[in-house]
Amino acid sequence: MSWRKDQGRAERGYHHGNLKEALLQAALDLISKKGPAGFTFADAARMAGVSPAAPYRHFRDRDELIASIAQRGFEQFESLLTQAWDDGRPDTVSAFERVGKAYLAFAREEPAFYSAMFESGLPVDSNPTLMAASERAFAIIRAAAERLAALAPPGTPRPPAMMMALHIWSMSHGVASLFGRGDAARRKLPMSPEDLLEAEVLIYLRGLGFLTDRNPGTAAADEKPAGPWGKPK
Amino acid sequence: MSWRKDQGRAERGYHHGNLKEALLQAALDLISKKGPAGFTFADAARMAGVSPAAPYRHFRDRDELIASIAQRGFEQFESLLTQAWDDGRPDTVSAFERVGKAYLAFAREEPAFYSAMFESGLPVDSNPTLMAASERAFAIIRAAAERLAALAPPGTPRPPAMMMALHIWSMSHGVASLFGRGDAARRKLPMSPEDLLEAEVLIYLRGLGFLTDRNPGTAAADEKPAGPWGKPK
DNA sequence: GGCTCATGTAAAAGCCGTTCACATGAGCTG
DNA sequence: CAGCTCATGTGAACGGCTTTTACATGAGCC
Repeated sequence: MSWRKDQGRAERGYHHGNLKEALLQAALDLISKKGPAGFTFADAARMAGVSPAAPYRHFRDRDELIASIAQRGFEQFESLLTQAWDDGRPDTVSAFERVGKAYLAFAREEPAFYSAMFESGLPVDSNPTLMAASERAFAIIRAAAERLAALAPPGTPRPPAMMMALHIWSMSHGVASLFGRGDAARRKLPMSPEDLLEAEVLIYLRGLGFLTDRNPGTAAADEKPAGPWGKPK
Repeated sequence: MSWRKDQGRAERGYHHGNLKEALLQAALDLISKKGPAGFTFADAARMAGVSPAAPYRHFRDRDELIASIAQRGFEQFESLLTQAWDDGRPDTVSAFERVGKAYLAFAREEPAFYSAMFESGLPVDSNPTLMAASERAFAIIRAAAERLAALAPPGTPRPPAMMMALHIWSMSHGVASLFGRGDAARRKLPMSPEDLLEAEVLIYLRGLGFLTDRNPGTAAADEKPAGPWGKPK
């Protein structure tokens, strides 16, 4: 266990010693509990055991704290996507799907980061650092799409990788936003968000002419192709 | 022009006469300008020319006002989608695409409604009326999907309409959320959100085995099918 | 040991949401 | 038209939040 300077709790001198980190941590807790709107600067200060003015030594204002969190979120997001993509191993298509699942997993398991990144109403493009982090995360999807595009069946026009990447991103984001977080306020589904997204991506890839059936022995668009949404009995 | 009780501006007696409506209107203005988080109850009251306590005669609290706006938003949304769908005229596929475009148009032209409906962090399922309005809007997409599913090419398994509807919804919502509003903070695109979504939907429909080429004379998945994202030169 | 500057505090101003007792006057009742 | 009533608006007040300012503390360096 960590020992000293635990959570701002225990006896500490005039100086906190690690306030910036403690504030970020507290903010994450609060945002995941009450959403980015419900989070207050004062609460975070209280949780860290300092006065309401102390945070201003580390963040220009409340928005900058949220931006910092979004920043870290994009970094973790990038790392998660990179790991999921795993440079296309063992095969491009299944790695591609893993990326979609990772997107959903991130939205579900890190709702505070996800909120800060996508739902906080921050002007993303006004903050170059933040923008860059977001671009780096998207670049993973972009790279994956590039590799996939290169596999386009011969004889068919090669789809633009950028467009594919944007499509995949919007699907993942749409599913995550609408149905992603179990706890919060959403809608009942006949299937899990993961399955929903997987079917969506598979149908989309098939629309591009990729072989997406589980058993890659068969050609696409032949006699009675099985639907990617599950076999009929 | 309207004449009396104009905008809360002019001389009015002790009673406003139409405060509820004026508040909703003011809130719409404010939300579209500063986002649902930036909107304040007091500001709306000021804009309507009444004291900060007056709104409480019409709304239990700030959240109820936002919920009212979301409610109206869903109603307008439903009506817009209904109109776009036009009962599947002149043909199912093109009507289906019109629905997608209508989704984007709504997000762009009514950002305040859109924010209140999808980005305000309201617990949608805690408000039965709101939930019902949202269901009615989704029902349009659902009905369109149903009609489309019935057109599935013979010999192929018929896709579940509910799943199709959820897919289309998530695509539309994803594109709208990520790239939808021109003014606000988003990302640069190599194509318009409308074109992006149209291509996405067409590829998806093709993946389901529908004939989506512009010229419906040709069968799908034949020699050198043209990509739905635009012809190569 | 003493200086300096980053870091934290206290106090205050201004805003917001919300409540409560009270004021007003629109519309009904007779 | 007189009078009553109740929906609707007001003013003042409370507590909380954000942010600023002047001041306090003490960690790190000479």
